[in-house]
Amino acid sequence: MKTPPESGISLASRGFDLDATLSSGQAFSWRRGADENWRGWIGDHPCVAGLDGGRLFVHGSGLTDAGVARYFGLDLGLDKIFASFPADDPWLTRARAFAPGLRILRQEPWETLCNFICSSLKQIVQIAQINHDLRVAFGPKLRPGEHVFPPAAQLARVSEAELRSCKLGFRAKHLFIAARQIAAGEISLEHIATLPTPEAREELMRVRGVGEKVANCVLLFAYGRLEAFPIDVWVERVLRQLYFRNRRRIRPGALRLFSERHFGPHGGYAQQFLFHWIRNDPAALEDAG
DNA sequence: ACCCAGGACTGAT
DNA sequence: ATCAGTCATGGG
Repeated sequence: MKTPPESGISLASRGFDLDATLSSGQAFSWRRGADENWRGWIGDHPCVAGLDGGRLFVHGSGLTDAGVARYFGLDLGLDKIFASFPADDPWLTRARAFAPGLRILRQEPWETLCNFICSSLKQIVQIAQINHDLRVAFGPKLRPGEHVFPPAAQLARVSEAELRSCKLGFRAKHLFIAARQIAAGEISLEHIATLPTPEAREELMRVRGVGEKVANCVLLFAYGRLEAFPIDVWVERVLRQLYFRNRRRIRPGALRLFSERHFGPHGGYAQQFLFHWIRNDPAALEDAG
């Protein structure tokens, strides 16, 4: 049985799937407890989130209704988003049916940037472990066991060797340089928020350890740019095996062009349905041929 | 032992 | 512009 947090924010959230949203590789600071509630962070606010009776309950200090709604993407007009999807796409239809309540989060850009710099060739559970280790090692402590994610200025004062102690491997150098770029103001995450998506993407890719895929993840999961379409190994697998039916000689540029044209102005949202589906439904790829 | 993981960087064509 | 090699670490 579940006991949602009793005090705090309560929002109508009909159809919202908290489990799918928080376990689908967007956010890495949340852990689900035995009571089925999630403990994690919205920005610098530690909180507990649970679902009950079509409502989302979030307990934590310093939170507002608008802030929580914005974080979980509950303030978006989903009708218009879904209406922009390709109408006759059986794979996207199946993906949406698998987890209809999956939503795209709007997270804090710096932490999201770090998470995805650390994401390359790592599994989702390992990225969450790195996020936790970075918090404990370098983040300001609110209470015992509660560490804010370290700001750029703080990570910039840490040595590369100290970063390596968080199991970052070859990503330690990337994060080490990236923190200094941001802390020095060489690249402004606030300014990026004001740029059109193509320019914002170019600017993000100036950060060390950020290529096209990571830039698209930050655009989608932090800046709310729903047209950003990250193509990782899973999504590439979906595109090649389902949409191109194993046709050989499809170059990455062609995949990117197809996904932009086919999935449309909110393609990133469709991408997240496909990603979550392909990773969690064992039968997902069986009907490919 | 082997293969894979929400890839990016480097240096060669 | 595009391609192969390389980069640490943990899980299955």
